[in-house]
Amino acid sequence: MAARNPDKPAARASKAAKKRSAAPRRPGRPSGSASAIDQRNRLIDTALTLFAQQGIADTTLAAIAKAAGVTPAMLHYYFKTREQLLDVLIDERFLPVRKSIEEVFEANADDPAVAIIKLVQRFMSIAEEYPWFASIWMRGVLSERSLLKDRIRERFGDAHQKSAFQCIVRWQAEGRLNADLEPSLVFMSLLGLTMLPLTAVKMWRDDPLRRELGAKEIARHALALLMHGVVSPRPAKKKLEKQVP
Amino acid sequence: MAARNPDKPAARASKAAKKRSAAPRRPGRPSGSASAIDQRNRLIDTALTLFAQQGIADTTLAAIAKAAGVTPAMLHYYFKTREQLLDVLIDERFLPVRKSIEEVFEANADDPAVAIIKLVQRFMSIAEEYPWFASIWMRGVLSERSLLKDRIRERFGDAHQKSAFQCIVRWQAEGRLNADLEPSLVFMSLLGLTMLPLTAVKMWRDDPLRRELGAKEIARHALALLMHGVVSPRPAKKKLEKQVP
DNA sequence: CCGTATATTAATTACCTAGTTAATTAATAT
DNA sequence: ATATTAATTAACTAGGTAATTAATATACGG
Repeated sequence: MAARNPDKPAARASKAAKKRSAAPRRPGRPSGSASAIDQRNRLIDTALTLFAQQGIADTTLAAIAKAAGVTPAMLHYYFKTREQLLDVLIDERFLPVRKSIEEVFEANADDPAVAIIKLVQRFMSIAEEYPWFASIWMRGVLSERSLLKDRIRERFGDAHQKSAFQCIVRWQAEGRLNADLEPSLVFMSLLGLTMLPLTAVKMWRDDPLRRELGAKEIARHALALLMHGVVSPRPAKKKLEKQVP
Repeated sequence: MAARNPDKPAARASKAAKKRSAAPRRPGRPSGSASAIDQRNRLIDTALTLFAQQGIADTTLAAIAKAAGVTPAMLHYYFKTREQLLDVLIDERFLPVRKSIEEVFEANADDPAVAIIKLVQRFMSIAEEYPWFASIWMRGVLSERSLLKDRIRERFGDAHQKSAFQCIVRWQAEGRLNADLEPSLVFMSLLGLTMLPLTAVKMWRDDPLRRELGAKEIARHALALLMHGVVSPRPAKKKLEKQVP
């Protein structure tokens, strides 16, 4: 995508402009300054932030470099290629979080209600700690030859998915879970009620109706829906519409 | 995104290779053949298909041309610029569908259950008739400065959204809708339970567990969840786990 | 205090991408 | 028949992108 990207905002790193930004920083190793490992992590964080905001395909190496206040050559220095940057992102940042989700499910395999509640809560705490996670994951769900999906499958197979699936089937057989649900869609539904709105609200910064929505409200809404459905839990006294005028 | 796109599959149009594809088609107006309006529509359809598969940003004009079996100059001939192609897509294809969704909601403003059931069904029939719709919309939801969102807001404001919001609030006040739901998230939840899985299953073509999932199963699942929540509608007789061995 | 390893930029390369134009052929109206 | 209009490709331009290299400046161990 060239020729139509005149000026991304690209939240400039504070550390970038040291003194007078007029003198444009000659080459050479900087004096003192942060260690290389910090710089590397800073680049990873910057990349994750931009990927979450604009999507992976839309984010050029130059944009990441600019947002981090360095030249594109730095990315080559630390990650060699764009592909390898993605590998690093996935291995070092994405997979650990993803794994912690699976654990919640497996740790509560004896009670559907608790498992679901805990899962929703975990989603929320992840969203708070890693603001890039929900967006990047949701984008991955919608991408066919996702940069993520193949690698994730590659790196921890679908054993977790299968066990979760069987767990759901068992719950249904025991009458503890709504038997009309499709087992293979339960997890996707949880995503749709948590990660999806979490991502969406970040894109709504200028919408007056839904300005004050945060993780708390989303969790409350999702749990209310998951536990009781859309209709009122109270048995809905029917002919109450026409009250005294 | 350049330099890493060696060979997209790009389902070649059947009409493209007329006889021996060895002779590479000289310039000039083709004999007989489809009318210009058909050609234009064919290009629009091709673009929508690719946008749905790979996302808008990932799809170059050259890719669209190749998939349609023409040269990139054809796109310039019919649409002048990429931006205008997007405008055409939105105005001629996207907005009418989008509008038909709003209508369903407003036509059933007197009964929440019916409104929601009809809405889910409408989503499913849209997915069947316009396979590109769900994917493109969901991608739009996740994009900050979405190419779509601004234009859509621009073209039919948020009057519909506001009236839907107030409708939900009213239902809650009347005790006919779960009062713990967040009004501004109800529509997003419907998306998350319908459009999201509809899009996702298309990306799962090689997943054995969820191969046979279609619109029918997704609708059934979504309605089951919306009407009763995850727990079993039957009051769940508790101590039935240890039956006779 | 000196050589080597490390961190950084400027400059360059090969390749995409959007958009434009001129040439070419068929259809259509006169 | 002939001129005009429509539809199409090849060839080109200007600018972006990922990746690489050479130069440069600091850190650090002996």
